[in-house]
Amino acid sequence: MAATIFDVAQHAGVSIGTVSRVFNNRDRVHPETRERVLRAIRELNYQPNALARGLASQQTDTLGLVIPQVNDPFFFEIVRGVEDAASAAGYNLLIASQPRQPGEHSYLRLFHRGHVDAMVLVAIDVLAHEVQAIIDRGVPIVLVQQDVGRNIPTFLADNYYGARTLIEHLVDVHGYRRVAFISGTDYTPDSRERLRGLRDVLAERGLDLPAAYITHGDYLRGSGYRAMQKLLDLPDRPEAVFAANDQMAADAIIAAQARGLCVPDDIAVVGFDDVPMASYVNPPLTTVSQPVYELGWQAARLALEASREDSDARPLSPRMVQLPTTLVVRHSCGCAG
Amino acid sequence: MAATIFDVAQHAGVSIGTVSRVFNNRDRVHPETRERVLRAIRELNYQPNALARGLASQQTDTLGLVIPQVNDPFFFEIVRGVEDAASAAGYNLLIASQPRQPGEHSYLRLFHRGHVDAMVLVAIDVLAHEVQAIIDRGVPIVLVQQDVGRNIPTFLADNYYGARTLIEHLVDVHGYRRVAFISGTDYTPDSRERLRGLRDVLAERGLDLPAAYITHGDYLRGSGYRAMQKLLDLPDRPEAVFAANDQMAADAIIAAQARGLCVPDDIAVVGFDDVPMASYVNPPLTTVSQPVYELGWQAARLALEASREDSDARPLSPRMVQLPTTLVVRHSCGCAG
DNA sequence: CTGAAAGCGCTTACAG
DNA sequence: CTGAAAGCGCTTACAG
Repeated sequence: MAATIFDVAQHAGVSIGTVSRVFNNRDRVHPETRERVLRAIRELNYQPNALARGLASQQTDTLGLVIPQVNDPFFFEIVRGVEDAASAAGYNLLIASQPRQPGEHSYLRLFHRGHVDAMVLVAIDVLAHEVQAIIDRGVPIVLVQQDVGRNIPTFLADNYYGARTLIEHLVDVHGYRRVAFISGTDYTPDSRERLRGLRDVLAERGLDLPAAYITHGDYLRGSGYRAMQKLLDLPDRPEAVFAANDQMAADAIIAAQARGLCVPDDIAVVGFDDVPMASYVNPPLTTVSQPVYELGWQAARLALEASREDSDARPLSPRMVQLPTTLVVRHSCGCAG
Repeated sequence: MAATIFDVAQHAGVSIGTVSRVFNNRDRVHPETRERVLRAIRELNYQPNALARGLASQQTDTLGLVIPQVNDPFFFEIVRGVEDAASAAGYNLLIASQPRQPGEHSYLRLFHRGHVDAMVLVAIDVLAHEVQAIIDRGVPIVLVQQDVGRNIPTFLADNYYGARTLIEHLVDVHGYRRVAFISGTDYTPDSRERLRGLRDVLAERGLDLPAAYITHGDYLRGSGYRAMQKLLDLPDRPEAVFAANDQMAADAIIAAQARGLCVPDDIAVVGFDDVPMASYVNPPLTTVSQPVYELGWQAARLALEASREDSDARPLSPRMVQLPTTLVVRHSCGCAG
C-alpha cells in the first residue's frame, strides 16, 4: 500500500542502501544521486516504516510513559512536560496507565518488548525489582514523584520545603497555634513529607500537634469532607487545617460551610498543588504550587539522554533531584481578599 | 541482552517456528513439546520483541491518539476512555499532542509509518486531505469532537441538544428573556452548535438575540472575564449569560462579582462541560455534562474494530454518532442553594 | 561514492 | 505435529 524503500530505490535507479543514506543524511552521496533519490521520495510520498527501522537499528525513538489511572489535572501537566521533551528530541511517546487491578502490571511488560528506548514512571505503585528487571535489559528508567529507594534516578517536588513555607505562613503571619492535617494516600512519600514539614515547623516553635489533629484522606474527592467533619467534632477545634492536596482542601471548606462556619474567619484551610480549581474555590485557596510541567520535562530529558549513551559507558546521572515549590497566597488562609 | 526466540528454541531443543506457535497458541503442538517450550520461556523470561513481531505480522497492536496541546481536564477524560478501550483489547497506546506551530503536522506523519493499526484524533485542527492520505494507506481513523465533513467516522457530544436543554431551563423555568452568549473558538463546531441551540430556543419563544449579546471567547482562562465585561457595559444588560464552557463561565462570574453584582440574583451565568471545577465555583455552576469518557471509549472501539477487518471487505461504519449530554442544575442559574 | 549482502527477531505458508 | 525457509522493511559494515 505505502511505498517501501525498494520502490524508491527502483524509481530512482539506485540501491536501497543509497536511499537509506540519503534519507538519514549519513555518508557522502553524490549531489546528483541525492537529488534523484529525493525526487523519488517526494513523488512516492515515502515514509520509512518505523518498525523495520527500529528492528534494524535497535533503536525505536520512542519514550514510554506510565501514569496512574486517576484523573488528576496534576498528571496531565506532567504528561505535557514529557510530551514536549519527547517531541523536541524527535521521539514518540507511548503511554500506558496503571491498570486498576493491582499486581496486574502488564504495562511494564508492555515496555519490555523493545518498543521503547527509555521510560518515565510517574507516581506508580511499582515494585523495585520489576523496575530493575527492565533496566537490566538496557532500558533506562526515570521515576517521577515516587522514590523506590534503589539506585534509580528520581525527580520529586520538594514537598517538605513546600509544606514548611505554607505552615510558616500560617503560624508566623497569621499566628495560628492549632493546626491540623488531612493526609493523602499514606503509602506515597509526598503526603508523608508534607506532614513532616508541618510537624517540624510546629515543633521548632514549641507548638503541639495532637494525634487527633492528624486525619486520613486519600487525595480523592469526598475524603476531605469526611476528614474535616472529624476535625470539627473535636472538643478543641483547630484554627487552621492543612489538607495534603487542593481537592481535599476544597471539600474541607465545603464541610466547614455546611456547619455554618466561615472560612477563613472561623477556621482557615490551605491545600497543596495549586490545581486550576484552586483559584475558583470560595474563598480562593492558599496553596503550594508544584513544578509539575518541569518535573515531567526534566525526567523525560534525563531518560532520553540516558538512552542515547553507550550502555557500557553510561555516566552517573543524579540519583535524586528535588525541584522547588512556590507558596501561592490567596484568601483561605485569612489573608485579605 | 534480552532472550530472543532463538535462545528459547535452543534451550527447549525445538525450532523457532514451534516456539512461535506455542507462544501465540496457534496450530496443534504436542503437549509435551509445549511444556518444554513453556518452561524455556519461563526460565529465560522471554518477551517477544514487539517490533519484529509487528514487522512480520504487519500488525502492531498499537492505537494512535492525537490530542490538542491545551491542558483541559476534558481531554484527559477522553484519553482515559481511549486508554481503557485500547488496553481492554490488548492494544498499546501511542500518544501525540498537536504541536503549537500550526501547519507543522508532524504528528500525523509520525503515525504514517506503520507504527499504529488505527488512530483516534481528538478535536484536532486537521486538514481533511491529510487525514484521507492516512486512511488511504490502510490506517482507519476515527474523529472525536471534530467533523471534517468527509466520509470519516466521527463521534460528537450532542452540543445542540445540550444547549437547548440548558437554555430551556433558563427561559422556561426561570423566565429570563434576555440571554447573552460567550462563544468558544469559533472554528470548532461545538461552539457553533451551542450557539445554534441558544438561538433556536429563543426564536421558538419569540425572544430576541441582539448581535451585541454574542461575544467572543476562546475557551481559555481569561477570555470569559473580558467578554463578560463587554456584556455588563451594555445599556440593556442581559439577565442571563451562557458561556460556551465552564472555564469562561467561572471567569464571567468573577467579572460580575468584581463589579459588585451578585450571581445569580443580579445576573445568572451558566456553562458547559461540567468539569471538576464546576461544583466548587461560587455559586456552583449550572452546566451541561458531556459524555467525555464514553466518547473516547466508543471512538477507540470503532477504530480498533475497523483495524481488524479485512481492508477490502470493511463494513460500513457509522458516519457520525452523537452521544447525549445531561443538564446539571446547580445554583448559578438561580435555582435555590 | 555506491552496491551487494548480512542481519535485526519475529510470523507463516509450505513440506513432510 | 514440527522444521526449514522466505519474507516483513529497514540499517550498516564490507567491498570495490
